[in-house]
Amino acid sequence: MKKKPDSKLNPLHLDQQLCFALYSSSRMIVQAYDEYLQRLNITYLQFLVLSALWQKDKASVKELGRILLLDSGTLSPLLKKLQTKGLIKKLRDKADERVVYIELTAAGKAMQKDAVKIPPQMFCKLDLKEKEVSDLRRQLQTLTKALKENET
Amino acid sequence: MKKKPDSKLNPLHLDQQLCFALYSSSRMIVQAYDEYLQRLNITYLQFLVLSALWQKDKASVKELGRILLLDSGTLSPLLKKLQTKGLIKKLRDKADERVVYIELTAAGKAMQKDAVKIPPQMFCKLDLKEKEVSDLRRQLQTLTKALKENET
DNA sequence: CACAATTAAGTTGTATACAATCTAATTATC
DNA sequence: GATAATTAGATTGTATACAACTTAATTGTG
Repeated sequence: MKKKPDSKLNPLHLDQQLCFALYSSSRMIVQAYDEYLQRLNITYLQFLVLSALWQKDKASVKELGRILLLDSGTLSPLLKKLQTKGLIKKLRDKADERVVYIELTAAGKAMQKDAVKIPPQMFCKLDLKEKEVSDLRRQLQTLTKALKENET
Repeated sequence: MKKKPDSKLNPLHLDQQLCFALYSSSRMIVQAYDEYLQRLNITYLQFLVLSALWQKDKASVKELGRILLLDSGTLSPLLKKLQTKGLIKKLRDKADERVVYIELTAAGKAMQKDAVKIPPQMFCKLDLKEKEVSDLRRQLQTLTKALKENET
């Protein structure tokens, strides 16, 4: 008798893959975010860089990379675009000419007033309790930390 | 007296954003996967398509898109690459000439033997209990479902 | 001090994502 | 049964991601 494939026991079954669940939910939630961000004419990644600057006001490209876990290959073109949009400005460090500091312009600072409304709207959309969201967030942060420290 | 900014109450603070936690952990875990997938000379997305086919054997582009939540704009170039690698083949449906079915080649089927070893290795890397992983996975699946149904 | 090693940012090349559009095939409607 | 609407897949254009490399500046070492 031929065995029926049991999805519960097949680690390759997509429903069993944590990574696929992460990958899908991440894409879906970024898509949901982007709907709200259209009004501000920025993308989710641009929103992340601005979020970092709203809480820090000034950061080098390196620091932004450490905060967002992104390298200069991703950040450099992105920052160029944010500069073109007039939301940030670049300042070279006088003490160390290799370092470029990123600062918000007035327009960049002003956008925070509209942006602050988005996370609560997203929260409503998720249809989850506050505790569920914060628990989930904490678990994901632990996961990210474990994977980051595990790097070669 | 000027108020000190309280990150716990600032919904724009990156540490408070579920979406950022999802986005980071997703990228980190895909990176971790890609290390193992290098040996098979495939990317994570290619691995996902193959996973879908290992559990279904034959699927139209549309069906793959429904399973993986991806549109033809992402899948078409990807499937072309998998075909070039000799892992899949395309068959046009005789009854409905619009439909293209994707099937595994012998090489594509053979790769499953190596691929099946990867999820358990990833599990070790995560340093989580089996129940933690399955709970997390279920929560994310619920989240994805809610966001998908919420689409405009 | 000379110079090798390191570092910060930018660039290049490849691989996604996804909206918008296009083409060809099928279905619905009158 | 002509044709309008819909559908499946491919293509185009824009925006990430990320590895590998380049350039310029700084640091470490003899």
